[in-house]
Amino acid sequence: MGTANVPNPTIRRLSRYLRKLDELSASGTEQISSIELGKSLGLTPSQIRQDLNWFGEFGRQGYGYDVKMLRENLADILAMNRNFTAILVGAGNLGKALMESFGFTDCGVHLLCAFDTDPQKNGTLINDIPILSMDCVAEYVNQHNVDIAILTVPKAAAVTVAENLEGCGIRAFWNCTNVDLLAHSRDTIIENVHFADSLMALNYFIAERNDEIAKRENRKANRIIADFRVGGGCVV
Amino acid sequence: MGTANVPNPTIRRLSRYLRKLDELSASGTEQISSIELGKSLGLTPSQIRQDLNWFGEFGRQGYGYDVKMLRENLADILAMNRNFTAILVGAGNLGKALMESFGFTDCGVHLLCAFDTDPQKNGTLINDIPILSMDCVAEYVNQHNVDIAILTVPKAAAVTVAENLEGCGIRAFWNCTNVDLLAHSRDTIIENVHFADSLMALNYFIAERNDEIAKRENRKANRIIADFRVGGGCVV
DNA sequence: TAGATTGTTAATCGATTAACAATC
DNA sequence: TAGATTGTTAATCGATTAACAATC
Repeated sequence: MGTANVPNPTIRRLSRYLRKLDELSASGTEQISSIELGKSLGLTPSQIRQDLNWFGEFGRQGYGYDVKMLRENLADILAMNRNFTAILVGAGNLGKALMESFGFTDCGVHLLCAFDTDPQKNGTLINDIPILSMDCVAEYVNQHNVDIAILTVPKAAAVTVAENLEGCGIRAFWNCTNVDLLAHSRDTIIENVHFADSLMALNYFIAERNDEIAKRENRKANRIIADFRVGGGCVV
Repeated sequence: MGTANVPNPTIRRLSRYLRKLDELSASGTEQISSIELGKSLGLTPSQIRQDLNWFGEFGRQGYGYDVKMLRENLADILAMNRNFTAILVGAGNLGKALMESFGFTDCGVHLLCAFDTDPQKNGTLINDIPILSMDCVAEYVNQHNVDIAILTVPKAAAVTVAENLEGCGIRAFWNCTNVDLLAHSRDTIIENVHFADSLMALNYFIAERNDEIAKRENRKANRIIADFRVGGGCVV
């Protein structure tokens, strides 16, 4: 179980496995083979077995995987039971949306509180989570065990806020701002949720597809014109 | 310029290049080499040149790249000037947050309107974007050219809503629900923004790092104990 | 036992890095 | 011209797929 250098793509598939297993569990399925699991996720059975093999032997020959058992193992691997704590920084629209409707608990993360510069928000609650003044963040981090800082501040503030938080000792960031952050400590981990990057990639794929379709139609039109010529039609 | 099968990782780096070039432009830099650009993004110069080479020759030997010119080329490649249109489906917390603070225009996307089942919201505006009744969505899509549907509906509704929209002719989804969607048409493109997947990956990396640190400390402690023994100390 | 499916090794495929001639 | 840096080919590295003996 040398989990030292598990490939990044593997790690990012684990939560998809978890989600699918939860679905299966909910619908009463107790067993699944890598073949079936692969089919439902658009992956090859080989890939699934390779992925799981980084962490242990969870299956049984001739049977497949026990859904509940594999689910628990994946939850362990994804550290869902370590109860990591988080603070949210920037209680604007996105921060509020996350507090109100994102399932932190389902990810095994305990959101302690949020911080915002707006004095109006200071002392209020959003979905039972207290909003504190940004001035208190250093003190708070010193006095509590905070594993993760969730960054939902405006673009312009992102770099300075992140630097300050790293200075306070925060060593993991869930970066929801559209800014590339640079860690100072080698131990610091930055995970980006780059909305804009995702939307731009979608743009690219749409343009590519549209061009492809246009090309197809063009070929069709040319074929019709060619047929017309062969048929003796005149072209202006 | 056979852009047919540009590697996915390349496509996902393009928006990072664009962002960095905008920064450089803003700070008055007119020229940059692949060496410098790579340094500032944590990539090798080779990779940058390889990425760009999929799309054309944008540089000049002995000089590097003209910042503004490369920026424009990337914007073109990322279809920023095609003015794709979008509707947002599900004006809940996340949908509202996107409407209020996400820079659609900066991504070259024109958000036309939003749809929600809540009759209270029907007819209201969020950041000048009208919220219409979910009942009208089919008719709306029929009468307007809609390139993208942005999905911000609750988990439970995601699959049916997506199916209905695809039935209406939508062929591109920006999926912000934490649900794996399956396209029916081969032309349909689904781009996922999976918050939960990202947070769980972060969880994994934190756990890995913490274990690594614990191991280090352990080795240190053992070394101290060993020294103590060598020094003649007694161990209980 | 026979059938199924695993864990794992080997083969293939794809992406990244290195190297270098071309040239601004 | 000399120095720098590109575009591009070749070498390396890593991830995915295929194959199969082990075994439930």
